[in-house]
Amino acid sequence: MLKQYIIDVTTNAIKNAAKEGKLNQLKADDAFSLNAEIPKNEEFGDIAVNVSSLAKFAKMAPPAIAQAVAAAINIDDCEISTVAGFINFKLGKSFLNTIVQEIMNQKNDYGSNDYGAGQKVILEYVSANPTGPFHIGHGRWAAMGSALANLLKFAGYNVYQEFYINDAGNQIKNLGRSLHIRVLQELGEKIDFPTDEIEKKSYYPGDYLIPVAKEFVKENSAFAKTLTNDLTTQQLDTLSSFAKAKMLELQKELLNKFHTHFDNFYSETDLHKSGKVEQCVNKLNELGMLYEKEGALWFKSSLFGDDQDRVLRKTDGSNTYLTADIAYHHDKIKRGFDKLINIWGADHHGYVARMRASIEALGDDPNKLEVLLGQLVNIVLNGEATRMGKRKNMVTLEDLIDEVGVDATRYWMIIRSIDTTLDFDIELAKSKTDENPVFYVQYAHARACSIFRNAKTERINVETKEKIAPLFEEDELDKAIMDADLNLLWSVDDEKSIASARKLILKLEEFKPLILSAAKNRAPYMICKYLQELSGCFHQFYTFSRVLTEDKKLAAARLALVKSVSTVIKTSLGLLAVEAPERM
RNA sequence: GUGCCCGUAGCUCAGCCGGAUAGAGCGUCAGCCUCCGAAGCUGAAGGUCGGGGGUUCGAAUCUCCCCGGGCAUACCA
Repeated sequence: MLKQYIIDVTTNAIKNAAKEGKLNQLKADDAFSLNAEIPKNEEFGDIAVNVSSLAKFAKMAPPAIAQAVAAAINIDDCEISTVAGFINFKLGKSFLNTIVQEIMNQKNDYGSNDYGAGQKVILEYVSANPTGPFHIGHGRWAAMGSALANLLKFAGYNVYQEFYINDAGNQIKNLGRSLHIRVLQELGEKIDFPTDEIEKKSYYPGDYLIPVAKEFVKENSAFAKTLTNDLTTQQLDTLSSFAKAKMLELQKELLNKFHTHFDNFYSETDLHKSGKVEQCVNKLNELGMLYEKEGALWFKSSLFGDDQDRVLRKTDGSNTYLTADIAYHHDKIKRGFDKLINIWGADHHGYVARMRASIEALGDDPNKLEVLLGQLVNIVLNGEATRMGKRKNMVTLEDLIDEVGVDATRYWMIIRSIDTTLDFDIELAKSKTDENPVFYVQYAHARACSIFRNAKTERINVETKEKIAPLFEEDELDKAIMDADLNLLWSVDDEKSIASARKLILKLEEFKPLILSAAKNRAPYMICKYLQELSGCFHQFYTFSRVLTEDKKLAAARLALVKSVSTVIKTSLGLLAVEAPERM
């Protein structure tokens, strides 16, 4: 990476200058550290290193340090200047050409790195109850999670994506009871969901169970006719598992449609059946981590940083949700994963301490668990934010996708840092104009592709109406670009063209540190921001530089640059699992 | 009460491992199409970085105290 290269060059210069005694009290082995940055102001060059932090070692004023270090720097094809405590580097054309060449050679791999060093990561996200359609909040985790998975893979991690199905517990019984009512309705009975405030909470009154009931009656007509207002346990089980399977199927279909692909769906029910939950409780017990109080079984989570102990087995003998979750996470570690990354809604943040405690109590490193807490999603309609209720006024993820499209939905779900509540403006996301960043970026890609199409098709002269032969023949284009003399980019008599090309290429170089930093911070939103900047630089370059000129050599050089841009845009959008269209 | 997140331009947000004149998009205003997609570009106006103290040569950034907003604080899942 360029920044690192500049830091290395500067570090050497400092050491040499120190050995020659030009930096006063600073010694070559002093523990100084440098940072390279891209100046906001272009006057200050392409890359700047601030050496002010050396002042405390050298006991010299920053400007004097900068000058002494700059004098010792050994670098070709690069202008160096100093301003105050800064050393500014203005890169020569050989650096810029190399960047384009590198992208041309590495193609889809450009920007990838080995930061993750093959670590095995299990990334768990969405993990919704199979009791109904996804709501909009789930969409944020689905988009974020799948983009993060792609990003981490690109940064050298070995990523396994898992969806934990919360298919045990009361909510499944409630689902079965709700289907029961819908089935009776389907059979013509006059029955409705209870209106009592407390009783109401045990039902899912959404319309989505109506088609499920129709299907159920069709497939199990004999059974359905035996149903009365009172349910036997067995009947409830049958209804519950039918509804559960149906819901899961619908969820999987939608995830697929939303470009979100899991390696595994892990069922909580199976976890219980496997005996792993009991085993885990026994293990905790053997380790002396449990005690009984008031008829319940407690876990001493407060020994490991939780603010209080937690119940694992209730007085009625059943396990809490936490118990299964402890077993589940223990199982993840036993499956050999080095890192457990979970995406949870911010409303679960109280849960982090107890999960960490359980991992530590079972003798593992709690730092293996990394929980990304995501803030909630507001829907903005006509300029007004509305909170998404789970049951009332539910706007489902599917509704949203149908309304604004997969690409725009994904992009907008990823665009903000996970730490901030997301205002999803439906009108804005739908708009196909420049106010919508996803279209701005996709347009840049389509435009780049269109230049390539034009490069090899015949055009018509507007004045003479005569056909003009294609600039390049189909089979010569690739070679022409690969062999292009990139120096021609800088030999034109047009300052704006040169300046915009420089800016564009430096932005392309930024892709590498960007990926590294986005992966480190688990922050796919940084890719969106980068894409918008890159697209802006490209549109600017396009405005100032005609690519398809009659000078074929110059055209080839500019086409090489356009190719690099479309490669990086395509890679970036690919990480977000958003389409990079060739035409729009 | 306690814990976590947020408070930066009219709006939505970057920047926050301290560093040069605080950035982007939208919106507003003024311009640019006989030529590769104007779904684009150029320029202008717009800020006491919620408030106050502290650390530092230097704070939007670190720290403390306030003030606003959100989320949580279950033997629910």
